[in-house]
This record gives sequence, structure tokens and C-alpha cells, in this order.
Amino acid sequence: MKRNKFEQIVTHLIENGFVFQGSEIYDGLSNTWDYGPLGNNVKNNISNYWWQKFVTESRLNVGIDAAILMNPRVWETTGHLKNFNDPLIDCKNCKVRHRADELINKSKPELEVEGLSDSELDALIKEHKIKCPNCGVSDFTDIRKFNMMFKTHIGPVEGSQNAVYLRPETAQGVFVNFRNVQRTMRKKIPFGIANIGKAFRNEITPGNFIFRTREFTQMELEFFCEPGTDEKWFEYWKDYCLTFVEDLGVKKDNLRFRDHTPAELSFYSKATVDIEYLFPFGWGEIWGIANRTDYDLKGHIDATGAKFVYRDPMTNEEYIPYCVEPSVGLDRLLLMVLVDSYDVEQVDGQDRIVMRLAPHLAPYQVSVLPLVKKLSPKAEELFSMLAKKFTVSYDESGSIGRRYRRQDQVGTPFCVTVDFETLDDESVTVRERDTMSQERIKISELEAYIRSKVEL
RNA sequence: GCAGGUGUAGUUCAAUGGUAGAACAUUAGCCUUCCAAGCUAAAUACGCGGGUUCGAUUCCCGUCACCUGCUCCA
Repeated sequence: MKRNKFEQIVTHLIENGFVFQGSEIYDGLSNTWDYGPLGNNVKNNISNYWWQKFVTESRLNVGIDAAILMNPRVWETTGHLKNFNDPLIDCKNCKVRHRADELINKSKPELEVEGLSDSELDALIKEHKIKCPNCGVSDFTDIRKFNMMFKTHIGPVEGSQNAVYLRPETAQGVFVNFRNVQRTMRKKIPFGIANIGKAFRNEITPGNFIFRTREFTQMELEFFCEPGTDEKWFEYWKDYCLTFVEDLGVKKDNLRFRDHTPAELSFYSKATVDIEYLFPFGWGEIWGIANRTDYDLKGHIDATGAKFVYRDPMTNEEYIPYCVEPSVGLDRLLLMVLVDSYDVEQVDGQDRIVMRLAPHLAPYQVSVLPLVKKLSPKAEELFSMLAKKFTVSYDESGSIGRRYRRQDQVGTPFCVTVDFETLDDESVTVRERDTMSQERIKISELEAYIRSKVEL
């Protein structure tokens, strides 16, 4: 079996401690993945960089960390309980799956399907002998609901009264805290609230490694602005996000914007644009920037009477803020960065695998290598010094050339080699991943030298 | 969930109805070792369960996982 490039990359990531299959020794659990030491480092680097750019460096934004479990009424308000309840139906003849309401709509547009129960939909399909658009036969299974929210319960006893859901998006944790944050931080519109956290969706079909999983990390900013300025801010954040993605070091040819057509717009969104990346398996959405208008705040006001109406202190004008939401999946950014940096080149007739990760994202920025094991004490000393400033690995096993290649494989941009001269003159060899070039640097100047190359 | 495909050391591949070999990788040792050198050792596999059989990694069934579609989405 010939392996495609994506399979090669996945194998490489698993073999080098970036990602492991979840619960592997128990035969795994479908589409769960654990991040190994290296993948975790890269993920944290991306996540920290996002927080740096969207919160720390922003005069307008602040960040929170909202709970995963929320009062289930939140999901009634947002429509998730209703909209994540798709009535699915399978054709027994050709095995193609359909949505029951859409199935009826397509062949009998005159029939009203809005608000019908499953059994009523079932009855309509039988009564009008609706045919499968794929094979033309009218022979379907019963409707089955596929709730995309993970359900659990509070307390020791399971029951419908105490049902709660794992949040399917982090955004609502921000919206319900709009007033808390605005008041305590004394924020004036426009301002944004950021949140990084896990979300859970019981996807019908996950896949493509860590691209679509049922448990994933979202990094979201809910940016609140005055109605009428929303389109301006939409454009602003759209550009800001693209710049962010480009700073992750991926090839620009592999990036594009894609506007959602009116037909595919979410019911809550006035406009949505995706930043997409060209994965080996095709274009995939990385980042969605949505104009959510006042849908969310208004919904919570209507349901609870929350004081989410904002009074402009200058004009005394009152309004419900509009929200522009850049929402990105951390796992997808990670996959993008890892896939994009993977490179195989020929050196002296041998394959050289190099992860050309941006230095600020690499799992290790520096590796300290004693030329021979006798030099380990000096190298360990150097490791301790550098580890206070950078992420550093240490390797004393095998020939120096082999160790350079090992570091290339996991994307370490700089290797620092301790040799016998080091003992005499306090200098080391700094070897660069991308150029394979070497330079002699004094230990006293090492930190500044590496810092100048690692920082953006 | 449905349809199709795949499943042997860490990886890539062999062989076989009588319980498995290699290459590379890994670990240890030799070597004043700067781009996967060499030499000497070591460790590691038939996804799981059941059936047929004297005996199953091999045949059958089930299951689990992964890949490709259908659907959904960050």
C-alpha cells in the first residue's frame, strides 16, 4: 500500500512524540488523540502567542476562562438544543443518509415541515411516498435524532432534571459574563473578551487526524461594538487574524479567505468569512470570523432579563452591542503548522526530514549536545543555563551528525555543541537547522545570539 | 451510524495450518565522534475475542481501531 503524504506526516508526528492515539493500550477510543511532549509544546506556543496577540498586546481586549458546564437553559436560548437535534434518516436501499425535513422539502416544497415531530415527519414521508433522491426508492429507516451535544448530569443520580451538557462552543461562557466583565473592568465599547478552552461536539463523522475531533480547543474573541460599526470591525479582525496566521510561518499560497454564501450562513450570523488552509486532504477551515450581530446578547436578555443593554457614557444612547467573533480551533492551527513545516529533502543521497517550524513555535528552541560523552558535565551545565531562558533539549546518544538530524526531525532550530575547545576558550558551535551552517559563539554571548534569532 | 478498504517488532516490509525473519530506528559498549559512518551486543510484533482444527498469525465469525465517502462544523 502506497502511503500518501498526509499519512507520512501523521506517522512522523506519532513516531516523534507529537501526538499519540488516545487510550491506545485499550484499543484506542475513536478519534481521540493525546498530545505528546513535543506536540504539547507546540500547542502551548501557539496558544500563548494567540493570547499574547489578542489579549496581552491589546488595549481593548481582556481574557477570561469560563466553565465548561453551564446551565442547560443557556443552550435553549442559543438554539443549540433545537438545532443540534437533526432528524436523520437512512435509505434502506442505497444506504445514503438524509435529513428528514430536507428530504421532504426537496421533493414536496409545498409541505410544511417546520416544527413537526419525528413521527409526524415519518408519517409525511410514508404518506407521500417520498423517494430517495439518490436511488429513487422509497424505503427509509425511522428517524433518529443525533444530538451533537454531549450530555451528562450533575449529582450522583442520573435523571432528566439534572441533565447538563458539555459546551459545544466556548462563546456562551463569554456572552453570559458580558456584564460582569464590562462592569468590573470598567470597559467601554468597543472592547473584546477572549477565552481559550475546550468544547465538545458529538460529530457524526470526525476524521483527518486531529482536524475534526469531538473534543477540541477553541480560541475565541467576542468583540463588542456599536451597531453600525460592526462591518468596520469585521474587516479589522479579518485582517488581524490573517496576519496572525501568516506569522505562524505557513506558506501564503496555502492560505485563502472564503466568504460564506447567504445559503450557508448560520442563523445567527450576518456575515462569515473563513480563513482556509490547503491541507494534503484539501482546503479546510481554520478560522471563522463571524458577525453575530446582537443575536447572543439579545437572546440572553430575552431569556433572563440580564442587563446587557449598554449605555454610551458620552451620548447616553442605549443599545445592545453587536458582536464580531473571530473563532479558531487550536488543534487545527497546530495541525496546519505541523503539516506546513514538514519537509523532506535530499542530502548526500539520503532523505533529511526537517520540520521547518518558526523558532517561536518549535517544541524546543535549542538542543545542547556534547560532542562526546566525556564532555557531558560541561554540556549539562550549559543546558541548565539555557533552560532558564529557552525551551531546551539535551542529547548525548549517538554520533553528532545523527543527533543533528534527530533535532531536524522535530524542528529544533538551533543546536549548541560542546567540544574540547569549549573547555579551553568557553566557546561552542551553534548549528542552524535551516542552513545546516555552523558558527562559533562565546558562551557569554550565547543567550543574546539565540534570542536575536528566536524572537520575531 | 451506513458502505468500502486496512490491521505482523517503534517504522517499512517478509514468510507460514506446526507459535515468525529482515532493514531502518532504539538502548548499551568500543572510537578526541561536527551532519543518519563502522564494529560488538541487547530489547521489541502476529489489534482483541470466539469458532473450526490434534494444532490458527494463517481459515470463518464477531469486535476494536485507522483510512475513503455520505452528514456536520472550529
